[in-house]
Amino acid sequence: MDGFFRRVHGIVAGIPPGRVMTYGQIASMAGSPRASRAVGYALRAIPEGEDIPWHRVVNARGEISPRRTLQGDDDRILQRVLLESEGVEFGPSGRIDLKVFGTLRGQPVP
DNA sequence: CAGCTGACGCCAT
DNA sequence: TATGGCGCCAGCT
Repeated sequence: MDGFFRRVHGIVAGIPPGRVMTYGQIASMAGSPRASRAVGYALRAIPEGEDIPWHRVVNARGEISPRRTLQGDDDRILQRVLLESEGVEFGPSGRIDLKVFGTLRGQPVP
């Protein structure tokens, strides 16, 4: 894998349905535990037809980050809908319990 | 080559 | 628990 982005994409692609992973976890797996911001940047650059479940990535608090797509639209709602359709439950504050839905490190891509 | 930006994380209040 | 500020790394201009 050449480049940080490429690796991030591969890791995200390995997140199983109904599970979520944090930016920090992904950054750590990609080799740079403190490059969480770069992870977000990498996800933003994912082409539409890439088959990468970007919606399964949330922040360390189990929340959906207030981001913006390249089109400038607000995809937070879409992300929540997609996650709920996979069985992920949101708490009263709009947070996901990472102890339940968090991906156990080491499951993704063989 | 230097500076800026960004889907964040962590610590202090 | 909620909010604010500083630090980090990778890409782009």
